[in-house]
Amino acid sequence: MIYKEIPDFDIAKIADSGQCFRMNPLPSGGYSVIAFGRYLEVRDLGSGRHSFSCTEEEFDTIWADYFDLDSDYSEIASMIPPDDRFLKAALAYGHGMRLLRQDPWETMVSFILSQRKNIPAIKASVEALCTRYGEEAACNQITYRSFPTAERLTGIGCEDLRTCSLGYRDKYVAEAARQFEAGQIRFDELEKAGFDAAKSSLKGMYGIGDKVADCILLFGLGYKNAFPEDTWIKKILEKEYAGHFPKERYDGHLGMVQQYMFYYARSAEYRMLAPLNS
DNA sequence: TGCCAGGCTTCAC
DNA sequence: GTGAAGCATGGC
Repeated sequence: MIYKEIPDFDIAKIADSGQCFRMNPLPSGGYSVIAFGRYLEVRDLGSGRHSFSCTEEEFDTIWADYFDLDSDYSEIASMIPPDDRFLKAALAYGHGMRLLRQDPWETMVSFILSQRKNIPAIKASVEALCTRYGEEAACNQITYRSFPTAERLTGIGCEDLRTCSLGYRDKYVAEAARQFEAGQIRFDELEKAGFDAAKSSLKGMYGIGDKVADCILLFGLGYKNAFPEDTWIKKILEKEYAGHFPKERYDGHLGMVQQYMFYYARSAEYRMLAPLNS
C-alpha cells in the first residue's frame, strides 16, 4: 500500500465517467480497478490524499500513466469564453476527472461492443467476456480475471461470443481478434501514424465507425484531440451550441473537453435544467 | 411496456 | 454522397 497526494483526482468521477468498464466501487469503500492484467484498489482519504494498493514501482510504471497524472487540465478553463455557461458548469461538475490511458486492445473491444448499449450493459458484457475467456489471476488473496487477449478470442465462434450479450456485435469482435492476430492491426504503428492516418485505419475495420474510432484513439492510443460524438454529445451540441461547437478553440484538449461534456450531460443535476447557453 | 443506449452496415437512390 | 432501415440486448 502506498499513499499519494494528488490534486485534481476524483476516483468516483473517473469510475463513473464511461471511459472504462472495469472500475467499480468496493463494499468497504474505495474502488477496484482491473487493467493491464493488474488489480488495484484506490481509496480517497480526503484532502487530496489517496491510497493505492500497489508498490511505488508499479505505480510509476503502470498507474501514473494510466491515470494520466502528468497532464494538467487547468488550462482548459482559461479557454472557455465567458458566455459559455454550459462548459463552465461542466468543468466544475467534472473537476477531478482524468483522461485514462488504457490498453488499446481492451479499449478497442470494449468500444466495439459499446454501440447501442448503455454503460451498465457494456460493463456487464465486458465482465462476461472476462469471466468466460479471461485468465485468472490473484492479488493480495483477491482473485480476478484479466481482459481476454486477442489470441484467446481468435477462433471462438460467434455463437459462443454471443453468450456474453454481444448481440449483433459478435462478428465485429471476432473479426477484430482475427485481424489483430494476423498482424493486420498494430497499435504501436497506430500510435505513431498521426491522427488522420490512425483513424482511417481503424475505420477500415469491420464494426468500427467514426465514434468508436475516436474512442479508441482517445482512450487507448493517446490522441488527446479526438472528440467522440455519441448520442449524448450530439444532443448537447444541438441543445447548447445549435450544432456549432467551436472545436478549434480547444485544440489539443478536445478529448478532455468532450469528457467533461459527456459526464455533465448525463448527470441528474444537468438534466433537470433548461439549456444554459440559450 | 416502450424508449433508449458512448453506432454501424447495408442498401436504395 | 446521403438517408433510411435493420440490428440484439438490457437498463430504466
